[in-house]
Amino acid sequence: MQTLKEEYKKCQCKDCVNISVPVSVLTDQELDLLCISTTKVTFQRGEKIIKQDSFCQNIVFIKSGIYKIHQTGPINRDEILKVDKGPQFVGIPDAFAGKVHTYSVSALTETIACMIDFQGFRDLIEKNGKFSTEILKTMSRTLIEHYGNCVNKIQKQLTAFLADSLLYFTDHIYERDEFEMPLTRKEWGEFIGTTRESVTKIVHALIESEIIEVNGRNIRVINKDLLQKISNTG
Amino acid sequence: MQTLKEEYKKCQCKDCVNISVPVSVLTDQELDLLCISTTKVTFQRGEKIIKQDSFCQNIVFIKSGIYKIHQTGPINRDEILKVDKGPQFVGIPDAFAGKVHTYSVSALTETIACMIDFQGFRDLIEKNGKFSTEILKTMSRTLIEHYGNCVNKIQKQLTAFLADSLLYFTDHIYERDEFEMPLTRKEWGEFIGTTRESVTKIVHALIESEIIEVNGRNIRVINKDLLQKISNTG
DNA sequence: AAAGTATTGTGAAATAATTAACAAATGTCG
DNA sequence: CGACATTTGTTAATTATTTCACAATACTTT
Repeated sequence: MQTLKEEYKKCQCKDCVNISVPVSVLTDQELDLLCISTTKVTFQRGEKIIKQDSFCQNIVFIKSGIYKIHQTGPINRDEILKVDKGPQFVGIPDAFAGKVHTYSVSALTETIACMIDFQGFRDLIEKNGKFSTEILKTMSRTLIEHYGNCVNKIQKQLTAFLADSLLYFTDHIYERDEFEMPLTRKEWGEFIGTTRESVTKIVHALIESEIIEVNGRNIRVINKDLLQKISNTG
Repeated sequence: MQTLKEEYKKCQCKDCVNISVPVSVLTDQELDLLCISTTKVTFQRGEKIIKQDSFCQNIVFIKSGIYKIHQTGPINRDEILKVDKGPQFVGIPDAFAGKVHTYSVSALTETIACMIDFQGFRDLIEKNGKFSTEILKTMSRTLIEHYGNCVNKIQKQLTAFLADSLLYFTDHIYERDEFEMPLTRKEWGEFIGTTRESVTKIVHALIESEIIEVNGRNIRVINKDLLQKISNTG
């Protein structure tokens, strides 16, 4: 068994070469540079990884775990802009756009995250064109996904958009049709832009129609075709 | 007076050094490379500069003019994701994320645009770290703005969000309190996520309250403080 | 186990916004 | 200049969703 000292000494960034495309294009020397600017932290469910309105000292690489990106709006209500899982960088747009984080990032499950000093990260962007291209690709996808998501949210009725969120969990986050919903009903409401009460009602309608089975946080999709149809018809 | 040939020969990209930060960090040699990959086109109001679902052959530099970024959603209704004016790059996220444009870009006023071959553009990103950093900054701002906009749209009531859009035109687009609204009522509805009828009603309520004066497309904000207050209170 | 806190369920009343259908005004083109 | 298409205004009826108030359940903490 390794001693703590050895564990600490071991460069961790190299370990992420296989799980992150942007990291994989870095040279060994650059990986060492990244390591120097990085510190690894574990977060429990509910803990804030990035706090809205705080200064951007670092960007974050979520190694594993499910997280939410959320923003407090004018009504003083939280909106969840995105739910995703590691491996993934978060907080990059804030770091490039200004000095303050415009949104929070919180752990929805236990999450292992690497806090990367922004200065070191920016140097890599300037020096390695392949790396900056990959980061650009990542951000591009984020923006485009969000455009689509936003249009859906505006145009679809609640039932359809809630169906979307269910399919997002089964197909993207968990890649199976039964899962533990990491969001409370209130958070689920914040995710699809409604109230917890409305979530309850729609979920129960879906249970009545025998489209899903629900046992507390456990959700099982039993009629995916119909769920997809509901999602499509708006 | 210049002949057409001279006009054609003259490198136009150099002319944009003073109006675009990303362009300003390019070397003379790189500017020449950009020029080779670029062709200048003028669009009239209503013309599509980028068409949703078409292949991404080029990204676009909007030199001057007001444009809209819009996407057809599941209800087969257009949503306007953004209205802005040149100088500005558009279409970059699509080019980096995939092969097809996920949204359209259309001219709202006469617009001068440079169509840039993506291959040449991508080479510049890979070779010039300062350029890629500037493009990253631009995209970061776009994403953050859109996050904020999306949260506002969800949380605010229509009147408040329409007030937002008015302030956006006076403070950002025109930088004066009287302007010619470049959107039809229908488009204005698509911009704030509602119907043209609702736009009419809210606009009339604002006229009644002596907050704005309207004469067809001409709009004059006469009580900006109150408009701001309406925008704030949601 | 008890007590307290956070989360979830439920139904009726209230409301913001949409829909639909028609009228008026404006712009465009031969 | 007149005809046609597009854009805008207006109203009442309809609807999806929220709000509110209260009950029940699940989780923590001592």
